[in-house]
This record gives sequence, structure tokens and C-alpha cells, in this order.
Amino acid sequence: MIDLKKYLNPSQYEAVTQTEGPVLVIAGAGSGKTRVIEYRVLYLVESGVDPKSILLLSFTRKAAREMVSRAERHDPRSKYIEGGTFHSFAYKALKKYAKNLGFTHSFSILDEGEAEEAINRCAVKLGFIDREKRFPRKDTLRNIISVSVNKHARINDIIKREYPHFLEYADDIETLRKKYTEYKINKNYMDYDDLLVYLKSLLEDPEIRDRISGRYKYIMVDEYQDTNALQGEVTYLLGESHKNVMVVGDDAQGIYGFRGATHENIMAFPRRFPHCKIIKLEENYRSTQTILDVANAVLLNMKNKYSKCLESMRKDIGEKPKLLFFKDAYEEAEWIAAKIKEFNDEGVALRDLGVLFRSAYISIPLQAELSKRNIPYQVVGGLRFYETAHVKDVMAHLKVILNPKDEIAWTRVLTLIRGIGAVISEKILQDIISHSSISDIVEKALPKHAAGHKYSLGLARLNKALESASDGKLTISDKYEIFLDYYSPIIRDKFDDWHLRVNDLDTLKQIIARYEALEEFLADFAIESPEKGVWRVNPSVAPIEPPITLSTIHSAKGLEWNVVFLMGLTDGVLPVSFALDDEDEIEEERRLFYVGITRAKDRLYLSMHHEGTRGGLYRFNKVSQFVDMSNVMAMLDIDNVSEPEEEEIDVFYDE
DNA sequence: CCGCGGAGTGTTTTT
DNA sequence: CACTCCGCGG
Repeated sequence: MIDLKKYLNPSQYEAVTQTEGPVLVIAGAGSGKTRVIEYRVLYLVESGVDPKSILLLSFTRKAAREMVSRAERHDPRSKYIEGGTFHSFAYKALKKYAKNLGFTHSFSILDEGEAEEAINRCAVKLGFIDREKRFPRKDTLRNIISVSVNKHARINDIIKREYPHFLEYADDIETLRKKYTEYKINKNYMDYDDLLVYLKSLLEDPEIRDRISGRYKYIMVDEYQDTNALQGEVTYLLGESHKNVMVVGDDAQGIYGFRGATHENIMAFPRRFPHCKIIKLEENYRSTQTILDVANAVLLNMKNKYSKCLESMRKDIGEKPKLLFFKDAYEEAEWIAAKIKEFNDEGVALRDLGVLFRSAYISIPLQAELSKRNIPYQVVGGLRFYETAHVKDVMAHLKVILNPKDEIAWTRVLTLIRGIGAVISEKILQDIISHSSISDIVEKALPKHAAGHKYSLGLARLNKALESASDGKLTISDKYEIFLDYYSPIIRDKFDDWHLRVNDLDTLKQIIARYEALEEFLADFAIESPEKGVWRVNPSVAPIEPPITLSTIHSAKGLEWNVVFLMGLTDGVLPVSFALDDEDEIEEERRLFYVGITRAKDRLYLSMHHEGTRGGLYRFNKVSQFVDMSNVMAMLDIDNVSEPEEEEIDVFYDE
């Protein structure tokens, strides 16, 4: 057994060795909470605990992956531990026990766009769309329903609070919610929320719960402040019989309130597990004191704070973080790119540099600058490539051959053909779903429609592709190639920028080659999909060394870099403009700022630019209200303040 | 009934 | 600016 005390401070040591019973770890940023999980797994495994009985959970894939990979690195046996996101864990459990809930084992997962389509279909069936012109749009409907599930809230209350102008439709939306739920059961669909809802249902069955708890005897949940009510329930149920549950979190870093996460879960944990041990980690090992001074100033400005100020354990005081003002987005990007080059030339590896921002689009000028200088970068977060239309188009073809009952995917596939719109696709679809196998569809359903219409040629072409691809002897790569070939004329017709989009389809080809089963690929794609962003300007810079990371702050959670650039710090970006009229949302934005700052180990650069355009309108950007606080400003080295020009008008934010 | 083009709207973060 | 929705022409 290794000497843990050499690697851990007393609180960390306690959290690592207190393996039995409930434990709540309140861990400030950089206080070594992942380290605690890492060594706790090692300690358990070395004490003879079967690694297969250890379960690590987190909300985001990033955090989950980081946690699992670090937990695995000390002992070869540790690679047998189970871990991942709540959603991926739910998927595996549901694969096994879905029949107990009335689903067949091969349900399909609806991503957000597909869920919207499904809701729209239900709304049409209920007559809500034709009847009223002002009925909410499908994305709003999906959001309302999702919030009600994740926050355990009533539809009526959500509408009152967030969409008061739709209050007259509250009853209709409630009806729609029920219809949508039935629809999904009927069609063997689950959306992201259902994975958690049905996991909870499974765990409420004492027999199944016993089986699952019997298997996972040690449970650890990271980033607990980012879990919502539903995930909290799941955590309780998982730990109910043996109570060996450790949750780790920091309320000052809660940034997923928008999807129902609440720091209340941290507060409620000791109530749910009365003899819970509470351990606080307050010493920061990551950042210099000068960086923490800024973080602490921001922390002090938070309205509801439970966390204490961070104190650096590092001997070096460090450089005061810089605040930089630029004229426009290009000057800001140029300066950052040049500074990155400078660091790199001095010997700092690119992988030790990170650039963070509130929204992915903020990074576009910087990406252009990095490309110009041949600096390799990777973009994390924001719109992901599997959310783009062309990727979804190709995927829909794979979905229908796996699950011929998938009418959402069929509709997508059919309407890609020229001459087929909503009405005709619906007619063909009725024929399709009256058959249950893809070969019947190919032989009986589709040929009926493949003559005498202007779309007949296209439909015949589709039928041929489906026929070839449903050959059981083919690998999924072969099937993918068939559809890619079929889709090739369609993508050229549909998108002006198709030559850029085909790159994504190439990437997809490489990903798919790693899979043997189509079902596994599609599930992974929905739940553990590659997080590569699409906001890249030039995808083909030759990687000389591991690239610099450009990331949304959300995706940077739990990670750290030697040098961090936090860019685009203007009111309207951070805090984002929609948050400005809601105090709770502003506070969440402030925590986001806090998370960004605390990612930096040695150096931190905060930057913004004044000139911007939004919706075609010229506007003058003000520095973020989070930065523009005297206690924060006092901790910054303010570099080149350029005073606002008199004649410039503040278009958006009048006081 | 499809698809194009113009008008209008709203722009985020993740599973 | 980019995406969605609506109305009209084919």
C-alpha cells in the first residue's frame, strides 16, 4: 500500500480513507477534489475492493472522462471501474432492464432536434398547430417540457415564470406533455430526460434497485453542484441500501442552473443521509495567490455564497492578472494569437495554454488568427458537428435500417428527396410503418410510390441504397459508404458550402470505423458523442504538437492550464444579454466568470473589445459588470485602457 | 403540394 | 447575420 499521506493533506486524506458511509466533500476550486477521487479509488482497490463495484458519475462527459482516466492511472486493476455521465450509466441500465418498463430492449434515443420533431408531431395530432397561430414553437415547447421534468416543476408554474405570454396555452401544453410521453413509449423512443426519468423508475423497483446496488457498492459523484433534482434522486436511490456514497461539489461553481441543476442538492445531501460526514477542502494547489485574489474578489460579490475564500498553497506570489482593452474583435484576437506564439516560442507547450469564452462564436476571429500563424488548436464546446444538418441527414439513414419504425428518421430521409415534402412523406410513411422489417419496406412499401411522380427517380435511388445497406454481411463502414454515396448529390444540391461540410462526413467515417455494431455506434453518438466543435475556420492545420484548447467556459469545468486567456468580457456576452433581467441568471453568469478565472495556474489574461456588431447594428461594448467592480479591478493590472469615444452610441444596454 | 424567396425574429451553456 | 416561418407561384 502506498503512503497516501505523502500525496494528500489531512482533509484530503480523510476524504480518501472514509470509504464507508455517506460523505459530502465541499471542495473549492483547485483544492484537489479530482485528486481525492483518484486516490480514493486507488485506496479502495488496494484494500481489496472489487473495482467493478466502484461507480463514478458526473454530469458532463468532460468531467466524467477526466475523473475516470485519472482514477485509472495508478493501478491496472482500476480500469475495471465503472464510470461516465449519468446519462450513459442510465443508458446501460436501461438496455438491461427496459423490458421491465414496457420498452423493448432496442429503444432509440432522440436528440434535441428529434425530440422537437416528435413534440411537433404530437402537437399537430392534437390540432394545436393549425388552430392557433400563436401557439409556442416546437423548441419552446420542448424546453418547457424538459424544464418541468428536470426541475420537478408544474408546467403551469414554468409558463407563469418564464413565458407568461403563453399562459393561455398552459393546459394545452400539459395535454401535449402527456401525449408526447405516450408517443415515445409507443414508438420506443427515449429523449435525454427520459434516460434519467426511467432510470429513476427502475431504481424505485426494490428488486432491481437491490440488484444494481448489490453490484455498485461504492459510488462517487463529481461536480455534484451541477446535478439536478432528478440526478439527486438517482444518487440517493443508488446509495440507499449501503450508504457508501461520496459526493463532491462547490456551490460557487454551479453553472448548469439553466437545465435544472441546483446547489440545493448539496445542501439536501446531509438531510437525506443524516450521519453524513462533511469534509471541506479549502487549500488551493492550482493557482498563484494573485490569481486567487481576483477569484476571491468575484466570490465576495456573489449574492448567495457558502464557500470560503481560496488560499494558495503555492510559494510563488505570481504576476498580477492583466486586463486588456481592444478596439475591435480583430485586435483582441490578434493580440492573443501573438501572445500565444510568444509563450510557445519561450518554450510553453501549446497544451498548457487555454483560451476560454462564454459562447463559441466569440472565438471565430481568434481561430482565423491562429490558422494564419499555423498554430494548431482544438475547439471544445458550442455547436457540435453531430448537430449539423448534413451529419444528421446521413445519420438518419443509418437509423432507419437499425430501427425501421423510427418515423422521425424516416421523415428526414424522405423529405431529402426533391419533390417530397411534409404531405407526401407522411403518405409514404404510413405505408412504411405498416411493415416491420426493412426488407419488406424495400420490397413492398417503397416500390408502390416509386413510379409516376417527379420524386419517383429519387425514391427509387433511395430504395436501392437501403436494399444494399440492409445486407447483414456488411460492416457499418460499408453501410455508411453506401449512404454517403447516395447522399453525395443531395448535399451538393442542398448546401452552398457543401465542400466544407464533406469534411465532417469524412471525420464521421473515421469514427464509425471503430465500431462493430450499428446500435452501439448510434447510442454512443447520442450520449457520448465526440465533442469536437464545428466552429473551426480551417480544419487542416498540420498538428506540430498537441494543440492549444479553445473552449467554452462550460466545457472547461474541472480542467486547468498554466496560462489562461479569458476573452470577450463584455456586458451582453458575459453576462449574456438574456440573463440581464433576472438576478438568479446574472449570479449564474458570475459563477461562470469565477470558473473561468480559477482554471489558471500561473498566468491569467482578461480581455474585451469595444467595437462590436450585433444583428447588423453597430454597438459599443462596455466591460463586463463582473470585472467593473472596484474590488475586482483592484486586483488587476490594467494595461491599456482606451476611453470610450464620445460619439459612440450604446445601442443595446440603456440604464 | 412542393419549394422558393422574402419577411421577421432572436442570437447561450449540456446530456 | 442566420435561421425559421409564411405566402405565393409553378
